[in-house]
Amino acid sequence: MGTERRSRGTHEAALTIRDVAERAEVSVATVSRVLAGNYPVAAKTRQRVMRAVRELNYVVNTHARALAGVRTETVAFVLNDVRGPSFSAAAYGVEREANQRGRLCLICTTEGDQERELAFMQLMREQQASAVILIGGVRDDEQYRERYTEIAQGLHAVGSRLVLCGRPSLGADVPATTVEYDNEGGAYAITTNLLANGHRRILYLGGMLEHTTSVGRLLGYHRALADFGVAPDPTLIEHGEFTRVSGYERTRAWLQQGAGRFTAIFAETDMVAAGALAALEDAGVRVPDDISLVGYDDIELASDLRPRLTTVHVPYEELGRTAVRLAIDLKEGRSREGDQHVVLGTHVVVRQSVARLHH
Amino acid sequence: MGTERRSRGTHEAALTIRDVAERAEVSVATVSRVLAGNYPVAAKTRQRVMRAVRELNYVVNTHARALAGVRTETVAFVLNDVRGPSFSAAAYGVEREANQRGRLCLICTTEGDQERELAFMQLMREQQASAVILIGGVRDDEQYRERYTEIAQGLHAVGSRLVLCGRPSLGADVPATTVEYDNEGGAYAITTNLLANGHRRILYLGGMLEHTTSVGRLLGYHRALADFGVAPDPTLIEHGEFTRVSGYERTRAWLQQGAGRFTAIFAETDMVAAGALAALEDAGVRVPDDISLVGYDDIELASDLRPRLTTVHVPYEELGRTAVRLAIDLKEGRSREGDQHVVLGTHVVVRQSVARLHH
DNA sequence: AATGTAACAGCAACCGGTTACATTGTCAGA
DNA sequence: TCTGACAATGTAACCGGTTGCTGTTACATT
Repeated sequence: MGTERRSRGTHEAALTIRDVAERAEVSVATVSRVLAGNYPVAAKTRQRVMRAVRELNYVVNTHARALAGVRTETVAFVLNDVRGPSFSAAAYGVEREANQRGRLCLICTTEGDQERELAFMQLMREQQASAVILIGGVRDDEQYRERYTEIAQGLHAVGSRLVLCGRPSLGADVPATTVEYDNEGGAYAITTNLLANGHRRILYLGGMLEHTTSVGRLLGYHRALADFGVAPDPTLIEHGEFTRVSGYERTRAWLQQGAGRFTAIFAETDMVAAGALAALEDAGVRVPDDISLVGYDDIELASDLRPRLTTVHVPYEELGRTAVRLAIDLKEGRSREGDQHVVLGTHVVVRQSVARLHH
Repeated sequence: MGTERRSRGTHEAALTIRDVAERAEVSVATVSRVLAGNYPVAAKTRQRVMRAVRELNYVVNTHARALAGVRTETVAFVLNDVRGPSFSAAAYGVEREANQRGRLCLICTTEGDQERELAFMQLMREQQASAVILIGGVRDDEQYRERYTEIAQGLHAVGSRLVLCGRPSLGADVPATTVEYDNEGGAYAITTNLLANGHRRILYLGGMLEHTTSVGRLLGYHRALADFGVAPDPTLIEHGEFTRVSGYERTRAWLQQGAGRFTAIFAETDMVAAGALAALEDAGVRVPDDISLVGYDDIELASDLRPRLTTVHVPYEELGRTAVRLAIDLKEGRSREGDQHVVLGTHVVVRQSVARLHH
């Protein structure tokens, strides 16, 4: 006896609940109960156990505990890139909310690679994560949807709940809870602001339409034009990447070829606006005196630019927090999958990049 | 028979390896072997098993697997706030490198609360994470160190390896691997740049000295002054937060009370520099004509500011990647704890915020 | 003193995999 | 045809916890 319980490999023998039980001279069941805390144990016994735990510096093994049916709650989330100012704010919200509610947080960045996203979801199935939060747009095609559906169903089967942020729920086979901010409303409001300042020809530097974000913002732009009785000029609408360079390049091209055709620019993202601003600056065009410029997102940079950028504030952190809350509600049965579709409000932040246009 | 294996609670019966075995008409051992892939199994059998796996949409249960001795490798990392431009780059590096090496990534943000950090480390013990990476400074005191030591030893005992980024290893009881970038060298180089441009009275907007970062940068500043035979003026050295507002407030105070006492500002962080710049701008002070300004970190914002900020480039992403690599080396026994102390290089990026001073 | 009851502690059966060891099957060589 | 060697598969003992059920003890009640 004594050397009996040694693990097989070259590893050090792990410290187990049995060691604690032995030291405290109680059964493993009692140790477990003391640690769980939801079962009556005599104060004296409890103290003895706690003392042994402390002296041995013991902690439970999550895996064993999970196997026995007590899961450590875990929230996993997937996004493109933590470095983006808006996404990082969403990530922050997710992490904080999860943490505050005693959940662990798993993260995965995909750089737009949907394959990676699916692989991660699969991993989360293996891990029995309690929630998986997907942030950002999807490119949806036949093959993708099939695999997505299968994996999502698998997730559901192990008790993982899925929440989508800024992306549509894909088909009725996978009813998902979604959180979105009001893209249309924000775009409507800021376009209205430009229109009210006399602008009629507004260059629209948009994103790809696979993002619901872009669809929504463009919609708001159109609705505002319609409300002001302005016929939209489709040639003034562009689709491209959500990056600074894209904003720079597209603006430069327009300044060379289409100068004079517009008096304002609506960049679908502050990042794009930053690029546009740089291009305008480089071309000697004054903002807002010659051209007005607005963005979307209200990232920190917006108020660092000169002129400070008029833009639409988006509650990214709140987005992340809400996603976690919804996931937990789902998990705990307070709502059903597919029932909840939250839309968070946005509002215009007026700064200095829009000028009143005098005809 | 049939309803035999139902889990006790209200949950759905989980899909297990036994279901697969039954369907493929083989033993569970064979299924396990097929899935592991490192043991000879007849092609026909393998196909039968794979088919069953696919048809049932089965995935292994990580917890069961971990309990049986096969750990899913997991890298956990802790930082202040994912939203900061430098930290988010480090986080990105950690996540990417971990992901590329097939590791899962757990994240925790602390907002400077060391209690949270310790709690998370404890959790990582329970989770048997293969590596824990701590990013950013520590406030070290008797009580903290004691708890830290205990937890760190616990981590070690379950096989978790600890890597510290930008923080000193705390005592010989916990020999830790560290990664750091060259704070002293960068500060030396950029201070030299100011000195070479004729500046002699340089206001130093530093951070708290509990950060090794601050200590190193200040050291470089002093060494550069010494090399130019300039006696340092201790009243020109300030310690404060690494935030934009702190930069703004401190600069504003100096402009009111100590204007004329300095010709350049060395902000220990680009963020602080951004605040300083705003304060200068608000006070009608031209940069670099009236006052030169340099920062540190080379975050994206640095080239968005006007004038574009001269600063020190720090390879944050590389920092994160290196930390993961070191952790894996450690884990796989290619290096011993406490042996490795990597210092990454930094270099000055000259932009437009420094002017030559003519006496 | 006998009995009932509640509080506490222990036994042992799980949870879902992995893998050492045992068993079976196959085929070549004697 | 028999035997040995080796490949493929099965059996069952773990991994480290949790918890239903059972047994014990202490105390109150009559």
